[in-house]
Amino acid sequence: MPELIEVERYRRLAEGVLGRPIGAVTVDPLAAVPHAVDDVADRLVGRSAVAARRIGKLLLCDLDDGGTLGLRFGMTGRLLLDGVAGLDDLQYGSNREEPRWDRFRLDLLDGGSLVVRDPRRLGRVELDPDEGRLGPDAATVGVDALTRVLAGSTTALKARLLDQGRLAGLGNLLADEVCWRSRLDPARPAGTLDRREVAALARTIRTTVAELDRRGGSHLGDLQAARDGRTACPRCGGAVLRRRIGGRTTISCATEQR
DNA sequence: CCGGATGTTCACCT
DNA sequence: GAGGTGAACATCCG
Repeated sequence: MPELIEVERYRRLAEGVLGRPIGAVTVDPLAAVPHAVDDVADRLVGRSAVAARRIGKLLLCDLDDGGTLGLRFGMTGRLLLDGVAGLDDLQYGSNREEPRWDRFRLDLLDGGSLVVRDPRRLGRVELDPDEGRLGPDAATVGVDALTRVLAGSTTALKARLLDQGRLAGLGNLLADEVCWRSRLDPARPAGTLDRREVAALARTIRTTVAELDRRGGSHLGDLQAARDGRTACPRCGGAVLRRRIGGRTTISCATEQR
């Protein structure tokens, strides 16, 4: 799933649900919803969404009673409005049409529907999620905010960039891509970046998110070929490193990234 | 059968 | 408190 880019697509899709009252709610009994299923239905039936927002990978649908429905998509969650997917090709997810993977469904009074289809069930549905737990959104992060994310930390740069409480929206693929484009070693202690490096990284995060959004997804970065098995850096032809950093498989150029 | 996968969270160490 | 690791979640895919 969905990193920031994919969830932004879902957000745009979700705008199509605004003003359309909810008639019924169906929740997969195994789906991770930290509420009683009946409570979710009680809160949503009869309501309609008035705005669709996004912070990082969290999609927020503001309701006409002042509440908010929060949707997370895990690694394989897709969003469908009126049966149409917001995203066709989700890597690592299956794109087969399997209604049995529908974990959360809003049936609208006008006959339409909003559905979270998630084979692995790693997505989450939450009422009134705590938005304060998320850091600033990566799509618009500036040098000052990024400085606050990195300064004084001995943690690996990549692990810090993936920490949603400090910077919201980057996932494993985007984090590797921005480190590679910035020629920064993802294992380097975050606090060792100087002002110039932090400023360049902030710019690279914004431009990379925008560019991969135009290309169509987080998996369309220049580094993806190396992730898929090539052993040469697509820029210099040197050796590619495959390590685990921050608990995630990490691809980087052994010579360029310092 | 095995390992790994765009994620989050929690228990358990150091 | 700060971080690291590993497991768990559940399922598909190569």
